[in-house]
Amino acid sequence: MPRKTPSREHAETSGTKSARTRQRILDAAAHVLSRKGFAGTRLTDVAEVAELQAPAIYYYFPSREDLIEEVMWSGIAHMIDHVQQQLDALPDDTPALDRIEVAVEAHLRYQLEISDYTTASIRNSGQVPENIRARFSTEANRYGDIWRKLFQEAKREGSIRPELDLRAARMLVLGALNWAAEWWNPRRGTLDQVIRTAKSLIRAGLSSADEADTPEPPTQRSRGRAKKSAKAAS
Amino acid sequence: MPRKTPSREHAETSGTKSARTRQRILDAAAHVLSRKGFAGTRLTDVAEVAELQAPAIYYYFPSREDLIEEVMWSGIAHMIDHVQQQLDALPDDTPALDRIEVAVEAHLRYQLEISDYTTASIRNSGQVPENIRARFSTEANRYGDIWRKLFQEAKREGSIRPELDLRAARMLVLGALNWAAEWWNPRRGTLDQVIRTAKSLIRAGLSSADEADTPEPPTQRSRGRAKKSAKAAS
DNA sequence: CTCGATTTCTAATACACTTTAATTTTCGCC
DNA sequence: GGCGAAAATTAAAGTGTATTAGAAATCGAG
Repeated sequence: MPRKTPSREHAETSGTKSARTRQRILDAAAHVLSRKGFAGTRLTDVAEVAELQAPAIYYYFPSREDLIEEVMWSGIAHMIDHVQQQLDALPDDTPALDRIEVAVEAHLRYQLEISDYTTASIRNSGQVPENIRARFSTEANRYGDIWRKLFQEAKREGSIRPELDLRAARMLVLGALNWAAEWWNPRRGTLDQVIRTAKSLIRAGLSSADEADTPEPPTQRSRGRAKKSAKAAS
Repeated sequence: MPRKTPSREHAETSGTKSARTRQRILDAAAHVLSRKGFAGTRLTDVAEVAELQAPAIYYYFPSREDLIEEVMWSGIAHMIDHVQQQLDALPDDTPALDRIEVAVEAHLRYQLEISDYTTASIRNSGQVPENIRARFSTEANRYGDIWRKLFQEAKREGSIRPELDLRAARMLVLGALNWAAEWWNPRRGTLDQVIRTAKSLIRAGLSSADEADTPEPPTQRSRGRAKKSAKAAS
């Protein structure tokens, strides 16, 4: 686990100074929340990371819970945007398993490379109290729908082995991805390596065809189909 | 997620009354810790679940942190016992992929069916402060070793596709398992169904052979090998 | 350079939670 | 059936943290 990198995230870049400070606070909150959990997220710590005094936070957010609520929400919301964008860039006739691979890559990249927010959302989805959940749950369900649809299509196409329980398989796959933030460390292997392994593992795990090895490489940046739009999302 | 089931766990059964109360407190702590996170685990809540007053906890544990430390530690320690026991019951010539399937089943069963402790450990491994980590980390590494060895053997046997990064594959698999506690709900599908899907998904995902479907069923409680000793671990 | 709004800070309040102290209850045993 | 240790309770201390109040600093525009 990468330590002590107060995450530049995307703050410091655009908008008025006020907007940038607000963003700095959000980034700091995402950073702390992802590491300390809901109850462990103290405004003093957030303030320290954001380089200001705790009460200043109240100029931008009505309460600690509102701040956290916004982090939780945007964690998934941005993930959805990112993944959906990658999927939309695919040709309509893209096979379902290829789509799933694209979603796998998009999910891992966003979670590991880009966002403390998503890690914060994922790790705390079970810990935040009811009153924070509302907006977050809505988005979480939307994200679930994306994956549900991907798997259903694959099933309909006959690309998924029939003995697999579709819901269980989907959740196991998502679990493998979500958990990656707990162990991935850039110093112990490149992100690309992880992505390649995940795609291969998942495709082979789901696939009914006997194409386990080198299937016709949608494994990586195959026939230039999506991929180009990847940078647009950051 | 199963709500409001203060977990009978194994308390109330054996030993002196004092030992049973101590166990009740531990069980309660595991329950709260798994749901509220390290910082969110208040002694008042633990006490409520254990049906006594908060200060009574100090008769059995020197401090809140000591209590939590013990929960964290035993979460993995018991998991190790359970999984190792299942593996030891296998004949020496059991193929590596079959061993992995047994470990998958043991892990899922223990985590989902038996223990709040393991869920507590898993969910909080990144949240507890340094001073609690020591004993816990040692066990966590031991558990990692078990899986590392399983995967290495499979690799040596040539049962795992060579293009898979071994560490990444192992962690992705463990992630899929660990995450199961976040979504599995007995009312939305049986545990057996989840286990069957996980085994199938993982075997097909890793395997270099083209035996994806019905391999020769180590899929379930095949040749009556382990299984009987399952209850002994609790 | 100065005025007024915006932004941030310091000081103080209020409350929740761990932990200690002192007291009471429980319960096996003579 | 009442004595003494064990177990649990109530009351109180002390600390940390969200939040509020009020004052200072910053900063853009005239």
